[in-house]
Amino acid sequence: MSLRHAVLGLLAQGPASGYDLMKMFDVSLSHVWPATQSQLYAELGKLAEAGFVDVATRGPRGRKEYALTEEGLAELRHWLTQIEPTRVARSDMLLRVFFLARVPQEQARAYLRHQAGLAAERVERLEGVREFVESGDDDLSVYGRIALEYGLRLGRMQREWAEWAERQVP
Amino acid sequence: MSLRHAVLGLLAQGPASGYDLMKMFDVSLSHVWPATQSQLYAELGKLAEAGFVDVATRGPRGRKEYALTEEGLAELRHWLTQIEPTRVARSDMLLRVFFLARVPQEQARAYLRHQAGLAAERVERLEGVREFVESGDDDLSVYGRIALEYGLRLGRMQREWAEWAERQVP
DNA sequence: ATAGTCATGTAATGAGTTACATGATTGC
DNA sequence: GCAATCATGTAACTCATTACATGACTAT
Repeated sequence: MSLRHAVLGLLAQGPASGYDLMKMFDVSLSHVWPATQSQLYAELGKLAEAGFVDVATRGPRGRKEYALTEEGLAELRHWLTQIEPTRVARSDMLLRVFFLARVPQEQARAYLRHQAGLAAERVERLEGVREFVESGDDDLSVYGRIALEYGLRLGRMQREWAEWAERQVP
Repeated sequence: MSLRHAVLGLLAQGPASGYDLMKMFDVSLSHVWPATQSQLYAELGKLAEAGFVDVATRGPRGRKEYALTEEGLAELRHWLTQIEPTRVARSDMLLRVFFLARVPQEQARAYLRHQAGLAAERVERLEGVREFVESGDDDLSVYGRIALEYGLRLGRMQREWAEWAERQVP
C-alpha cells in the first residue's frame, strides 16, 4: 500500500489537486514509485473517505485541492518509522540472465553489453540532473540528493557488473 | 508477462510438474521473480492452451509433468533477445527517503542505519551462498554466479550508500 | 475561434497475494 | 495407522495499466 503513502508524503509538502500530484509523481517520483492518473484519483477518494486527507478548497474546472489531516500525517510518520520496507524487487533484466544459456553465447554477450550501455546512459543522465540540484540545504534538497545518489551508485554498479558479466560468458 | 517466461525458462532445463516448479521458484528465483502456487498453476494452464508447453507424462496423485514445446522454446528465445527489460523498479525503501524530512532527524538517521545493517546481512548471506556455488563451469553455474554477483554488488552498494546517507542528514 | 492545458473521472483487463479446499501416496 | 509430503486447483481481493470519456478555462 505504498501509493497511499506516496500521496500522503507529497501532500505533507502542502495542499495539492490530483492534477498537481500527477505532475509531482511524473517529475520526482517516476523512477521510485510510478503512478497513473486513474490510480491517483481513486486513491485520493479512498484517502478522503479514510479521513487522511480532506478537500481544502475548490477551484475552477471542478478542481479539488486536497490537504493532509492530522491523522494523515500520523499515518505517514507511522509508515516511515514503524513499517519495514518490503523486499521484493522483481527484475526481468536479471531474470533473463538466468536463462541466457538458451541462446548462442554471442547473443548472451550482446545482451549484457546492451545492459551495460543502458546503465551508462542512466548514469550520464543523472549526472546531468545533479548539476542542477547541486547546492541547497533545504529538506527537499538533502533527501532529494540522497535519493539521486542512490540512482547514481546503482547505475554505476550495474554498468560495471554488466561489463564484468560479459567477460564471464565463455 | 515475465512469470510466463520464468516458467518457460525453467522448463527449458527439463520437464517438471507445477509442484516441482514451485520449489524451483522458491530456491532459485525467489529474489528475482517470486511466484505463488496459485499463480503457477494458472499460468501452466494458459501456457498449455497457448501451445508453449504440453503435458508429457501423468504420474500418481494427478501429477502432470509439463514439457516445453518447440514454440515454447522459440517464445523464450524471442523474449530473451528481442524484448527490452522493463525499467520500473519500485522501491518503497527509497520512497521513504523522499519523505524522511517529516520525522525527527534522529529517526531519519536510525532508518538509514537500519537499512545499512539489513544490506550488510544480505551481503553476508550471499557470501555464504557463494562458498557453495563456487566452481563449476556448466551453464547454470556460470549464469547463476553472474546473478549472484549482481546481488552481492547491489548489497554492498546499498550498505555503503546508506552509511554515506546517514552522514548527510544534518 | 481555437488550441493548449487544466481537471476529473469510469471501465476493462491483467498481475499478484492470501486463504481456502481437497485428496493421494509414501515411509515409518 | 498416521504424519509428512506430494499434488492440484478455486475464490476473493488488491494493485497497476491502458483506454475511454467529458468538459471548463485561458491566452492568443
